[in-house]
Amino acid sequence: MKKSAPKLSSDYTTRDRLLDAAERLFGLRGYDGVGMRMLAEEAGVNLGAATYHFGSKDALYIETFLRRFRTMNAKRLRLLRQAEEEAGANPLPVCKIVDCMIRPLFQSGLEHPSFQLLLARNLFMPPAFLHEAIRKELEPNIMEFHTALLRSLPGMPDNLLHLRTMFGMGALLVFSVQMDRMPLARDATFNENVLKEMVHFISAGLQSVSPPSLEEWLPVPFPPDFERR
Amino acid sequence: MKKSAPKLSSDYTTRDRLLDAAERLFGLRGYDGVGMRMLAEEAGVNLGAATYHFGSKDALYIETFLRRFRTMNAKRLRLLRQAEEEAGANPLPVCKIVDCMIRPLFQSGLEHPSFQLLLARNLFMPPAFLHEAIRKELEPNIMEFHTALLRSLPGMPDNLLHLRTMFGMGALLVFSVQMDRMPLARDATFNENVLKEMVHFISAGLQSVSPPSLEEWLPVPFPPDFERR
DNA sequence: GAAATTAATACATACGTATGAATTATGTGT
DNA sequence: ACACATAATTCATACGTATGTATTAATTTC
Repeated sequence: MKKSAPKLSSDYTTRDRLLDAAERLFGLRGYDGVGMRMLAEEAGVNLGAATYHFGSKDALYIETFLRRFRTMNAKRLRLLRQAEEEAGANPLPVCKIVDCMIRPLFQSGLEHPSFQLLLARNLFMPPAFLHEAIRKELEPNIMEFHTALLRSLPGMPDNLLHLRTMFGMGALLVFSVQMDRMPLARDATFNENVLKEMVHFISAGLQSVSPPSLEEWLPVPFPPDFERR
Repeated sequence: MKKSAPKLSSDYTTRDRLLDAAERLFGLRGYDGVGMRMLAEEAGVNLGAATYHFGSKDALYIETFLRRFRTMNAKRLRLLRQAEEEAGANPLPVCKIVDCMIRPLFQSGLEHPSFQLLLARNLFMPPAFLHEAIRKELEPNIMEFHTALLRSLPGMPDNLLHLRTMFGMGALLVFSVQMDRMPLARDATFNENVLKEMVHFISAGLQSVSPPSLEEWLPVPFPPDFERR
């Protein structure tokens, strides 16, 4: 017996209460729109609890995000690798890759509705202190998807693929936000249909042949990193 | 002579200073991330100036956004109508419509770089008090584009077109944010090339034929309006 | 009884807005 | 063209409340 943490009467820990409340409120109002007191009240815990369990508001925010983001990314990679294994030597169809990329987002949106907003927010415009955590968690992921896509789209320039992948991400993120406004959008088959449509939309864009007059059009548009003032 | 407002020595009014500072800071940090004191200092004016000229922080935010959003939307409609006039009776090519829809955003991004972030922010996740102003300003616009697209995409279901248009908007918005991180992205020809690519990407998605098993897939997913808590 | 957790309160700072005096620009009568 | 009265604008400051975190005591759990 090494269990060193005391147990509550219910198993719904103070820590978890806080994470859930933070997920909901931060997703709805953003980092700057939620105060510690509002959080504590929503979670039904004491004001000091957040500082005690997480150290600071920033740390709570980071953990709230990463808690689900990690497992979601893991599932993405798992799906891709599994698909690649099944496909053997030949490259995957583009729409299959896109499906692996996007499906876990939809799934996590169904299981944890309030996380979807937080996710969209943080992928769209993360607060500065989240930049590194996101990069670290996301970079290996997108690299693997990028090379998979390159294998399925021979001859496509690196820059162009990056650009188009970004476009696709945008489609996903905006839908995630708008989804909140659709009343019975939590229906599973509706979700599946929208997912199919989205995969189709993005795949069409990825596979289309570029318009002319686009030779050598950009000197490395995506720098390794940046500094936001 | 009815001129009732006094003139400053310089023509860079306190009002304009405030609007410019607000554009920059609100775009960078969001509504809740910027205080009136920070704003006043950035603008180089007194703290009371904002309340005097705009009445409240909300009002300043709204005006900061609408100032450019209005003219941008007007230009969009102007481009579309002009193209339709030139085309006469036959429907426009989809990529032409998309171009009219998107080009003014790029142009305004070139002319007013810091507005692009604010625009993306507000179209992605506007603060509650902006909802109505956006709807009022945007609704006639998208309706006109929607019917134009329907004319060029005969047989496409209303819902599907809405969905795909949303996807396209997402591509645009995410790019607007990421653009800030691209060092010499303010170059005009680079911009033109990316615009071309984006128009192409969105048009490809809009024109693609849907995957099967999508018959009667959704009972009106986009309600007239909603209420965000 | 020792460690972990909860609770209550305090601190300095920042928030948006209101107030009223000081200052500047303006329209008008001469 | 000049002065004057009035409106428009700037400025400094104050108010009540909210912010994130630190502190310290009470309580619970092992």
